[in-house]
Amino acid sequence: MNYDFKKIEAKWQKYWAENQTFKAENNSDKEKFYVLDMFPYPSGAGLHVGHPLGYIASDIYARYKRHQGFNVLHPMGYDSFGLPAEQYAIQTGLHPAVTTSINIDGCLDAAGNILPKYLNVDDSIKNEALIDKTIATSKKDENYQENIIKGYRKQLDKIGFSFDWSREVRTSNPDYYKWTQWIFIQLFNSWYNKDSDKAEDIATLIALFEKDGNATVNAVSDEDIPVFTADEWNTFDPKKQQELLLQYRLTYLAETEVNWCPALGTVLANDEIINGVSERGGHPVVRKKMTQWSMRISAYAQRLLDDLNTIDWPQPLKDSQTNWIGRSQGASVTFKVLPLTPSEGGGTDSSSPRYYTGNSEIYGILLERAKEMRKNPTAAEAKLWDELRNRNLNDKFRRQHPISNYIVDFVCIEKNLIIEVDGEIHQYQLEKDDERELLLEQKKGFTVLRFSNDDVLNNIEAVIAKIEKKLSSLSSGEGWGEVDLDRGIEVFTTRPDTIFGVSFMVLAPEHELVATITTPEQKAEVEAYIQATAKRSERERMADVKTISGAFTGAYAEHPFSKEPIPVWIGDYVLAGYGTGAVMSVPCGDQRDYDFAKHFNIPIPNIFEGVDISEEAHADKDKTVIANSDFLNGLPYKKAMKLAIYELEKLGQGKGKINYRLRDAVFSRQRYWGEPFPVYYVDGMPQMIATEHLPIALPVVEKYLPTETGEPPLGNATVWAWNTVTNKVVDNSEIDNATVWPLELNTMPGWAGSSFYFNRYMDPTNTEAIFSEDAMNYWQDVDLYIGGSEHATGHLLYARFWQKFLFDKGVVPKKEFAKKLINQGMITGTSAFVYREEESGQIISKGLIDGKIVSPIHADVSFVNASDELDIEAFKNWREEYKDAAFVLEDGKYIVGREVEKMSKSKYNVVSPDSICEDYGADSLRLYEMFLGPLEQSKPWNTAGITGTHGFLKKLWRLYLEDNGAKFTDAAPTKDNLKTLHKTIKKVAEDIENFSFNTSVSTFMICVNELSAQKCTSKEILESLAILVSPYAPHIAEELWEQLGNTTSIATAPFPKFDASHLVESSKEYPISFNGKMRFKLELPLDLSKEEIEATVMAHEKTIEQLQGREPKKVIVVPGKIINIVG
RNA sequence: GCUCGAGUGGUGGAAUUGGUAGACACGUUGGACUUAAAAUCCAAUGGACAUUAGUCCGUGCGGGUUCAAGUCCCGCCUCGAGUACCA
Repeated sequence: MNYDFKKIEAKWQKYWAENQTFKAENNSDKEKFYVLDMFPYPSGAGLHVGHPLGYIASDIYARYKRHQGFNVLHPMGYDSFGLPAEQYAIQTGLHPAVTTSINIDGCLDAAGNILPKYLNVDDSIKNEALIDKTIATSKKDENYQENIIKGYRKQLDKIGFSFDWSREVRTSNPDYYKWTQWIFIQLFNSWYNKDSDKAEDIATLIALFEKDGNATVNAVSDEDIPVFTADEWNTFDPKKQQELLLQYRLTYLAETEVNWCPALGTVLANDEIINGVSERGGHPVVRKKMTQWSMRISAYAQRLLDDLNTIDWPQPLKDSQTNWIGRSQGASVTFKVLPLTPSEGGGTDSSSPRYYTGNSEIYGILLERAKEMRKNPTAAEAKLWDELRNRNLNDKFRRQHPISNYIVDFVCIEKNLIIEVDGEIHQYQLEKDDERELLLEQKKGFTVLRFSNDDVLNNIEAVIAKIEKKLSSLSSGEGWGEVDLDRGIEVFTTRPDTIFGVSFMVLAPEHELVATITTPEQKAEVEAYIQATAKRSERERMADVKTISGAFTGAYAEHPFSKEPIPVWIGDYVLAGYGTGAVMSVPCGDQRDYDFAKHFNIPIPNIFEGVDISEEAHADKDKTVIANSDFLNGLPYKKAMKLAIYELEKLGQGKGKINYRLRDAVFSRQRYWGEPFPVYYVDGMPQMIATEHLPIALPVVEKYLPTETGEPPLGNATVWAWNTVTNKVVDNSEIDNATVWPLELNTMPGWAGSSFYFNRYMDPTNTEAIFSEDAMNYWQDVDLYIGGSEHATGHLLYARFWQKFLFDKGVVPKKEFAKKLINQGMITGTSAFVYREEESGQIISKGLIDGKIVSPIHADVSFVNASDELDIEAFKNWREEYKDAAFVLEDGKYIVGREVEKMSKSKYNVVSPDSICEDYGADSLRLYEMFLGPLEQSKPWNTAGITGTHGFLKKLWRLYLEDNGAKFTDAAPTKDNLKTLHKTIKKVAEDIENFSFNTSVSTFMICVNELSAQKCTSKEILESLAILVSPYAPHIAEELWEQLGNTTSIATAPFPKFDASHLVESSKEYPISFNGKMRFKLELPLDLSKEEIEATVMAHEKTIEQLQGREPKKVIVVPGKIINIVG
């Protein structure tokens, strides 16, 4: 009997499928074990040998655990929403669901023939069934199968994985994304309570608002939410309440600056951008303000960081998550700033800057008084304030706001409009009103509207109408954004201890204060600078770190302690997106600040004791003592830091703060092929569809491109409105803004569906719940997760975030979804090159190049054999241009050059697992992929080496069977047999548990080599060996197991028990070293004492010969290990 | 720049707590079988000198610790991955 791997593998694959051998039970007395692979995006190109690497490793582990008696969950599915299917839809109009299903299920029937539905009448094959769609292919072509999509599932099945296919999920199936939508709704209905440090239902927040307003609420929320009382909350109209709640929800709609990729027509998350261009396609990305759904992942920043310590994941992966979260501890400090007023024309005498109000002393007094006045408004003021806020005017008003030397009642800063309400309380001011109005209107360019208390109280409609009319007639001040001047400039610093070293401040060019504080003299320069930086793309800005640029705003801030004026600059080395977009610059302690100061001739005060800063900044903090810093003098870093924060807090100008780099994740994509949001809009406010009406299925569209008006592809759908009475998706024409409302047009990003699939596998067909409690309580979490390291900051961070959220909500029992994670390395390709001499056009064998000028040309690796010889005929037939090429051979052969490159179609070095299975079998492939090297390392593929593992399998086979049949007997195993076997059991078990799969393949080879040499025929030994091999080479193991007389699958046969007694040795061949160098070996009994060993060795003739009469200084004897003679 | 990994024969790699460097394979060379090829089997295979023992050199480079270093320590070099003005 020969080792007919084709027959054997087909037989057992069929057996496993028919008997559902690997179906995991949700009710079992056995202990659970959950082995998971990162599920793939099913692309049309199919698998190459690099893809199954991790699947093979996890499959070995899963099978090993079954042998150990565990109930193993080992599922597989598809992350089937994604761009390629959508792009194909844009080109051809074919629905992405069709493409997706072709890519998974393939176009061949069970017998391997193309399914009729992919054939045209003339036997040409439909484009969607082709791998390379640019090559027209017909059924009449001899090798037409090579260009047909086989389907992921078929390819996976051929490798013999022990997946439980009954649990397959596809993220693009409505019965799956129903639960993606469900989780979204849970997030929407939750807020993050910092007091309980977890997500809570939004109802608990509403209860707090109703009772106490929002002043005492300790939540992760948007910044700048106005403070309101319970009374105010209760009188807000529902829309206002919804707006406010949205600022607290864990997923929220907000206008944010997003990464917009014009070429892809969508926004991208930070992790989808590599080096300033899109990860997919490498298109440029620009910043753009858009209203988008966001996920408040920042609420979980600290927990995501802390819990990294609880999981066994690779350190580099943890490091990059730590990096990405980017925690830094320091302080937020507010610098008061008062821009020079236009009338007072700052900058004419820049050596003596003058502050905003003309006298900074009274600013503080004004502020105090303003606050007091806000607390005690007159009836008219209160009424007008309510109206101004609730009318939904396009412009924002502030009340009791300091402007110049005065406090005005209401001001709209964007439009420079002041509204004054005259009442009795203000009688004392009346005489000054004229003077005041003159100043405000004529010198500062404000418009003042004046109403009486009476007007407001009795004729509010007329008052509002007047205000609206005035507002519409006024143009906005150029770029005078919303600014809260009371706040000053807030910065974040990790070094509050160096606050006395501040000699300037720098704002990001995009900072909202820039326009407000810039003096007229500096306006032109600042605007020019802003324009110049805006023009530079993100990429240029990142690439060019060297060039120092910036502009002075003309404004000065006040040092919180010294009260010295500090010039305020803008510069693009300060990023708008990090911290507050502003820094206090300490040039003596920060190299960037130092460079900036040097470049613009700004003083660099030294605040470090005994440190020279003439050449560069001094960033060290551990051994440095602070000097020239008033109350911080003489203190080391940590103490100075604490004291500085303490003093800042006393001033009310700062507090200790922890800052995270992690930003909230944008969750909207302007794509078709993604999960629709279960959201409709009532008066522009998002409403969740009740969970019992899920899923909201993707609508039919005619075109997959954005609409002409720039709306996302779902804007093309004609049936895409929500009827709140029937709870159905209905035709857009029915939208009446009463009971039928428009649905959300964005879809969810790729990571939505992959952020909980590992939990869904536990109960994948449940239609009542995302999974049953029983299933969740049994399976708990993933014990082993294997996948690529490219998901370090994307999928793996988002999935952890959702898991923590679901944990807070009591949906899952574990804070982390995967205990152990392994990143498999990449398999690179070994490209083959032929060399064409430029001059003669001859193609020269590698060994004969020798100084000739040649250009290397990629040759398809399938034309090259194990000895690097080229199949010249095949190469000639490959391309028309090589048909008549002349070859210069060495020894009658053409030898190609080899180089390791990424495996890719364009390099003609792709090897598909299908062809390997065809030629050598799945077991050979599995063994070889493992044999290549450590799982986590990247390593080159070279098909030639597979003969090694294939040869091993043949040798294994021959140990059991020969031409006439069985070789095994009931003979008792010999001592040597047992020793070999138990050595192997020990090593293989250890290897699997250490994920060192490459070494166990060697161990098997050694074992089979030894047993062959021992002519072992003992059935007892061979049965155990079959089980040992079965996780790695399951098909041959099953076949041998059956040949040995077993009638059930080997899959759950108990793993052989290691018995150390078989390895006990009575003697050891000691290496005898002289001065650390091994010279000869000597067999000695292990029960000798140190002294006996030394005496025997010293008396040995070879020792005497080595020593040549010298007296050894020392003899080291390590019993059981080594003997070293020194001297 | 910073963070993390990794450098061992012609190639992939092994050496689990410092203790025989190069296991196991590929490739190469020679041999057996064969008309021949394939397949299979046997032998050799880190380098240099000697080829009968034998000697010297060898784990990216330079130091160090130790009876003993691929393994530990210090300083460099190269390659790969991640990150990128993060205040």
